[in-house]
Amino acid sequence: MARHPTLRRLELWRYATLATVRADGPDLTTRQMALLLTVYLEPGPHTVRGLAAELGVAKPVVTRALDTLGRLGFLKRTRDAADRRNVLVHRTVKGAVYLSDFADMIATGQAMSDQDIDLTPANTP
Amino acid sequence: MARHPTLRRLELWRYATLATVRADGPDLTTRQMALLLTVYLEPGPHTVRGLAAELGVAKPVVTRALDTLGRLGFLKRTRDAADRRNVLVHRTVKGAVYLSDFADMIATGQAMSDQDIDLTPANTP
DNA sequence: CTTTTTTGCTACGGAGGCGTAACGAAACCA
DNA sequence: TGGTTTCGTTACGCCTCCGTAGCAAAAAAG
Repeated sequence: MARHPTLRRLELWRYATLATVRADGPDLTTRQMALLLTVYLEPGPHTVRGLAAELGVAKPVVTRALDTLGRLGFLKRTRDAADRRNVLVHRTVKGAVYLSDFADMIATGQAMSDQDIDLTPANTP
Repeated sequence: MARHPTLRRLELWRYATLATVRADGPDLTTRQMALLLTVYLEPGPHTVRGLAAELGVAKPVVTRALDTLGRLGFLKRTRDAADRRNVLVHRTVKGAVYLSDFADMIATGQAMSDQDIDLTPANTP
């Protein structure tokens, strides 16, 4: 069943998504996740304006996402000393740990979809 | 930069997520996506109760997700003729197309993270 | 200096999801 | 048959997100 590459990719996605849903951790929106990943994977410095352009969204969206991600401790804001209009977005240890754990879920999903394992939980009879 | 497998996986995720954010299609929540993928990838029949158990969420969550996904035309509900208490969830052509397109985004993300391509859009100077 | 531009934030009403509790319909059971 | 269980839905108040418009502070332009 996991032969076709399209199915394999969707099963990979399903596993990681399902793990997120089942876990009782914070449920990030798609935009928040895209923002978090961008800050961690793209070279900085990251500003609100730059992130808004990169995601293709309005600036208040970035501000609100930074509020939420900052409250979670996944990101940190700093004033730019050189140009005090700018806000610089920084990574945190907690955010790095979160993404590392998330990458592990993806890895497990890859392994699951390589083999053909049924994710259905043991239904209590 | 894309050497480490953890980074590769996160870059894969970032690409597909970013493509979803930039596109102006419907923005499904994580739960809705998990539900949609489950219906399309797991063998049926799918009931509300079964899906709620599989996702580890309350039943009203499934009902609401089915409302939204049904409104989008990605899923369809039917009464079970054998046991008329049950509601059976069915796939649709539109939903299959949506997921097929989504799988293509994942595939592109895989190619991107295999090479080491900068996703940063051409910033208008 | 004064004016203009840039940057990020706040304010606002609207829309949608959440968790809990309660409901009607259908099936089961004794 | 009448009572109980199961199933999916609805109802409620709460919270978060959204898009638009307008704001103060900082920098740049003149």
